[in-house]
Amino acid sequence: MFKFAARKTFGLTKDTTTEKKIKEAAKAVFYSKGFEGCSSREIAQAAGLNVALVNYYFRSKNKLFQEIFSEALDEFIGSMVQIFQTELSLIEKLTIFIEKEFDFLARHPELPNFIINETNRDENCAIDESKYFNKVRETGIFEQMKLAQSKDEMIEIDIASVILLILSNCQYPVMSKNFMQSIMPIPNEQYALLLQAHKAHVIEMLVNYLFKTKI
Amino acid sequence: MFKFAARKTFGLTKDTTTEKKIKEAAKAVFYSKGFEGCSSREIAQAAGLNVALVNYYFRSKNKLFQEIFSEALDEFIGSMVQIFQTELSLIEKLTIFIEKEFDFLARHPELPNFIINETNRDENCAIDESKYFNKVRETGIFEQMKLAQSKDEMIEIDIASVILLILSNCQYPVMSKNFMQSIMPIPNEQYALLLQAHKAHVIEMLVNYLFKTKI
DNA sequence: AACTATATTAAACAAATGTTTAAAACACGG
DNA sequence: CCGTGTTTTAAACATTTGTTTAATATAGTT
Repeated sequence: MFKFAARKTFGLTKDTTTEKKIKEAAKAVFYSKGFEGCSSREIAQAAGLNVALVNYYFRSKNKLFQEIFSEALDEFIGSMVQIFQTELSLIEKLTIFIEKEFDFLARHPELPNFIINETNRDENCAIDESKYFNKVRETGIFEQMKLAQSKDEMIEIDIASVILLILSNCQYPVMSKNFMQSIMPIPNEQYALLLQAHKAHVIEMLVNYLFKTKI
Repeated sequence: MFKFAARKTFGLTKDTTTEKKIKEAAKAVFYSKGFEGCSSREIAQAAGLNVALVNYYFRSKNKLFQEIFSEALDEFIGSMVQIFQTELSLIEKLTIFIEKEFDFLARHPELPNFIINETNRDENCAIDESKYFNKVRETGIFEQMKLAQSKDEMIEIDIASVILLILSNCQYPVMSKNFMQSIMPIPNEQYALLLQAHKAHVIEMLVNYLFKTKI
């Protein structure tokens, strides 16, 4: 079928520096501009090499994107799972998760917008629904919540709603920075400070609302 | 300069049905696919006419987009202002705003993602920062909040944080529908129900957190 | 050094893009 | 019904796009 198959299909995938360079460049460009917002040539140029080479390693813009996107999702869900599977109490898990999420997003502010946005572009987002769901489920977080609810330590609320509450309050403030700055006069440094203060509000608000046993 | 100026530059802008058709089509296409995600021809086709005609009326894809985008923002801020400038108490304003916002977003679910996303694409978003800020400021909502805080009816919190809390919890659940559905098995009808229940949680959580005088 | 498999490049390709041209269709007052 | 201004169209234009080709460079093995 393919006279020139991509490099990956052959054996020994020694971690060429070139492949990494392309992936890093693609990641940066895709994150900030989205799939449709950039060209293959732009990625190649960002990596400091030829257009043909990116297709030589990744076969097509689509293939390359899917690899980047799926890794972004892995990273994203992974950080969630990592905390859920500890032996902490729900309140501690919630607090630590929000703390870490704010810090993580301060370093990768384009990520949530990238993921939400590309997920809405029905194409290319052939996500394995059950894969991530199972990963989260296996942490036992759902049982832990149900138990807390039955012991009347936590309010009656759909687990999906809890996830929504958490992600809403962690991600939206980062995603909407430019929008917020265009309707309110907030310089960049001040927005960073705002986010720090906001984090404390979010933690207190969510803990107080979800749990009946106040600390 | 222009041998063929756009129609609008001449006098009498009688509301041609054609111009409206183009705008409606452009709105639908831009909202769901974004500026970079669609072509001029796609818009023309959606309006059922020629490509040249959309440029005849709007000069360029960019010009057309900016008109759509700025109207979207007007609509968005307008609905906010409309509630702020009533004579209700803060708690009532907050409750009604969230109610209305959830209903509005149920009808226009693409809008928040569209606005956030295009605002992040630094180009084309030459928003008049002060214009919208003044509109909101003129409602007196800031003074009302400061007064409530001084009377110890409301917690000490930055006004920007309050706006963030509200928008986060109203918009993110709508924007992230596809993402949520790809990490949790939630069919469409169930997601609508989830949103209804979520709205009640958001109202109760925000009212309880922001205001000290419980109802 | 010659052979071979892999890496890299410049050039080409067809399709799609935003925009413009020039001509046709339309409306309508004289 | 002719003339004039507006609306609509098909076709062209120059660029850019994703992808492929074919040729060159770079190693590594015998």
